[in-house]
Amino acid sequence: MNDAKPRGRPPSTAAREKALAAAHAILMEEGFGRLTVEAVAARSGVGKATLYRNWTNACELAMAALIDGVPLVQAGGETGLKAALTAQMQALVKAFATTRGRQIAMTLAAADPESEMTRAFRNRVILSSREAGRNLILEAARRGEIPPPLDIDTLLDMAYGPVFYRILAGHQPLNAAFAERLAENAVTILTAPRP
Amino acid sequence: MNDAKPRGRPPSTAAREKALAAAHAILMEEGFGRLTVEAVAARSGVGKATLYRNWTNACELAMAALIDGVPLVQAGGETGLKAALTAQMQALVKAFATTRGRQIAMTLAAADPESEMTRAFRNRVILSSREAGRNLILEAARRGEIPPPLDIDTLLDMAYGPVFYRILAGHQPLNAAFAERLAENAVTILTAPRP
DNA sequence: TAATTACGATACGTTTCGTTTCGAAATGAG
DNA sequence: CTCATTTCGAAACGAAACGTATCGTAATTA
Repeated sequence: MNDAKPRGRPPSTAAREKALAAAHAILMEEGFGRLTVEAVAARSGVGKATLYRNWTNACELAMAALIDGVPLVQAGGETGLKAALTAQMQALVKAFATTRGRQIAMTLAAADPESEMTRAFRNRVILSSREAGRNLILEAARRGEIPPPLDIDTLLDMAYGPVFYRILAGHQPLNAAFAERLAENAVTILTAPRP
Repeated sequence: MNDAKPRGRPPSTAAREKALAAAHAILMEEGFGRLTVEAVAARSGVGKATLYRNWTNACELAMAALIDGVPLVQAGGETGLKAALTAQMQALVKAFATTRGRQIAMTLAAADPESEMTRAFRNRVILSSREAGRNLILEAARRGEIPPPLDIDTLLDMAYGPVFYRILAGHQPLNAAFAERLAENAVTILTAPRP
């Protein structure tokens, strides 16, 4: 084990938090294009050197800020698959219908696909929101409300993917009615008799 | 009318074509992140001033370079909704499971939503491919194969959205099995009895 | 108290941006 | 043909952001 106490001044969590808060604010107020390391330094009062000590570039700083700032979409307490899934989709749409969804898409597009931070970002923003939906479905199957689902991943893609698709393409609005339709159709797939 | 002949040296279509070809090559070889105006100028031999005369920034240059190569997904000749829709989804996945497809998605994510070029790009990439799917569904309904669909837009989102979602999020592969599942589930929604 | 480590501030050279300037090339008008 | 006009490619420019390095200071352990 390496449990020797470090010797000098400890790294400042306060500095990191100030930096992430400033980065998130810049993302929401001015957008990804304006998120520069220098802007975060100026707004947060944290030195550039410290920023580069903690993150390799502005894009990773953006991902770190979004990881903290993205609400964990987790609706609970509903009874029945359809109600639970509808609540889940409502929460997802509400969380991403703002500028946040667009900034997440831009950040993902700009991120280095190989980067470790990108993997963490995907896990947090994409995969973890899927888990809530996956659990709703598995619980409904355990209750016998639906037959055992065949391909949950594709089903989750069909529920979550359209939200990002509308963010990306902008051909239709993201609203509560849309969320409800997605949940309805997902339930239709899950309850349909299989050949 | 304003059909007076222009007086000086005519704008060079050759320069534009060289620039677009260079931009396209850079996109395919190095990705959207490396597409800078200076890189296009260096590779094409076209002056930066000429590039800025024709496009406002690197992103619009990327859209212009990609828009001509966007695959028009249009599968035809199949009989029955399920076969036709499966062929359509196979074609879509095949077209976008390429380097070009990924760059198209990245460019869409990075584009300024207000820009005129972005509108044209979206029309080409998003709307035109949706029309093929929409027609398949409407024809099936006309044949009486399915009841009149309620909300084709959301259904198309659930078929097409997951493809772009997987490109952007990269959590699962784009392959033929995925395309088939999307088509199957879409047909399930379309044929399900309604309350 | 001394050694160590991170901090904020600041300066630096580099890169990319988008603009501007320049002489050469290409066209229509006279 | 000659001139005016317009675009061309090349190059230089200032501004902005990059990523690095240096500095004196603050915080912590030995």
